[in-house]
Amino acid sequence: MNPMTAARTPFSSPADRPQLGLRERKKIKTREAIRTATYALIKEQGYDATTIEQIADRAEVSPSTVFRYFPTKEDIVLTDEYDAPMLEELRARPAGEPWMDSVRHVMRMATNALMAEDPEVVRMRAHLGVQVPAVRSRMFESMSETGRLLRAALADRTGLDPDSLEVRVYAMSLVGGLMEANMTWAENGFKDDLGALLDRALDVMEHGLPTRNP
Amino acid sequence: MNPMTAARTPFSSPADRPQLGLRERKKIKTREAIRTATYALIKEQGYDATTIEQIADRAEVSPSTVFRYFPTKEDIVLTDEYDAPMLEELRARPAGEPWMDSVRHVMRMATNALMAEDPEVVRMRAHLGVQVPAVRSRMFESMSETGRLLRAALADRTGLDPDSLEVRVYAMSLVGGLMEANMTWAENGFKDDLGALLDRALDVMEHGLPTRNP
DNA sequence: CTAGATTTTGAGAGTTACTCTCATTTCATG
DNA sequence: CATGAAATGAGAGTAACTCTCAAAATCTAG
Repeated sequence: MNPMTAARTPFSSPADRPQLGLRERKKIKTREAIRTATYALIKEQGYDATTIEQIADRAEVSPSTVFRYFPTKEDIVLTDEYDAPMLEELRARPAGEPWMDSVRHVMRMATNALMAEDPEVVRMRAHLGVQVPAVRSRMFESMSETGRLLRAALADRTGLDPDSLEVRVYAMSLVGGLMEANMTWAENGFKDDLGALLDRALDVMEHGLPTRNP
Repeated sequence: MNPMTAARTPFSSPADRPQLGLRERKKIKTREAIRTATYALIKEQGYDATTIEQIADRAEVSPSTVFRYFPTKEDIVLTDEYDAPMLEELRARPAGEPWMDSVRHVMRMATNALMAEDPEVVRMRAHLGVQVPAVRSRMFESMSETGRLLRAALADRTGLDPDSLEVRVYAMSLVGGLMEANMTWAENGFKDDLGALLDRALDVMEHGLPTRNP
C-alpha cells in the first residue's frame, strides 16, 4: 500500500536473502512497519503531534518495541545507512583520480540511487530537517559521523594522518557544505535538481566563491 | 530575606551602568546564578546527572524560573552571544581586505577575548560539546545560525545573493570547519593553542589540504 | 508614601520521550 | 515435542519541558 519503505540497503544488494529465519524476517517487517507508520502519521499530523504511542498503535506493536528498534524518535525518520556503502564506493575509485572528482562521482551515484528508489522519503527527510530542530540536530550528528568516516578514506588517499587537524577540518567542511546544499534544496521547495545542487556545492568548495579573487 | 538594600544610587558601581532598574539588575543576577550553579554542578557530577531541580535549588530559584530563563538545559551551558559582536567586527573590516584575512582577524580577536575573559568556561563548553550529544547538537544548531549570519556579511562583500547556494555552502563549510577545529582542540586535551588551530583550519579552507594538487 | 498596575516568580499538574524490569509469548533446535 | 533463547508487552519510573494561576516583587502616579 504505502510505498514508503526505506529500510532496505541503499545501493541495491542481492534481493533474495537465502533462508532468513522467520525471526529475522519478522524483525525486518516490524522495523519497516514502524517506519511506515511513522512516515504516514507525520504526513497526516506533523512531527511533533505524532507520539510514540500513536506510532506503536498503527504499527501494531507496543511502545516498548518501538524503542527497542529505534533509540529515539528522530532515528525512526533518519537512520541513514548510506555512509558505509558510499565510503566503499569512494575507496573503489581509481587512486589517481583527483579527490574532488571522486567525491563528486560518489555523490552523484548516491543521490541518483536514492532518488530512484524513493524520492518521496528523500524529500520528506530533507523537509523535516529544515522544519524540526530535533531532526536537524540528528542530521548534524550523523553528518559529523560521516565526516569521521570520510577522514579515513581521505587519509588513505593523501597519506596524511586521519586525525590531523587538517584532514578533520577538510572532511567536516565538506560534509557541512553538502548538508547545506541539501537544506537549500528543501528550503526552495525541491524545485532544483538535487544532483546539480550538490555539484555546485562541490564547485564552491573546490574553487571558492565565483567572484572571489585568489 | 532580601539582603539587598538600597534600590537607589546605582551610581556606586565602577563601570557606570546607565541606571538599570532594580528589576533588570535582578534578572541579570538570576541568569548568572543559574549558569554558575549549572557549571558547578556539572563539574561535580557530570552533565547527565545534573537535573534542573538541582540547578534550581543551588541557584535558589524555582524550576519554573530556570525554564523561564533558558529554554533548554543545553542552553544554560552554551548561550553564545558572540555572533552579533563578531559579525559587527567583521563588517568593520576594510572593504578591500581579502575575505579570508578578515575572518582570520575576527576569529583571532574573538578567541583572544574569550580566553582572556574565562578560559575555563571556554574549555568546559568545548569539552561538553565533545562528550554530550545533546550539547553537541545544540552547538551544531548555533553553528548553523552563525552560518546564516555570516551569509549576509559575505554577500555584502562579494555582491552575491546571500541566499544563493554558493554563499550558503561557503558560509556553512566555513563554520563547520571552525567548529571541527574547536572539537579537535577539546579532544586533544586543550594542549594546543586554540588560536593557532583556528588559523590552520582557515588555511585548509583557503588552500585545501597541504599535499593536495590543484 | 501609598495605591494600583505590571512584571516576575513559585507551585503544581500534565505531557512525552525514554529507561528498566519482569513475566509471557514466540521461534529455534535436538 | 521439549527445552532453551530471543522477542515482546505491560507497567512503573525519570526528567525535561509546558501551561496555568495565584502570590510576591517592582514600578509608576498621585
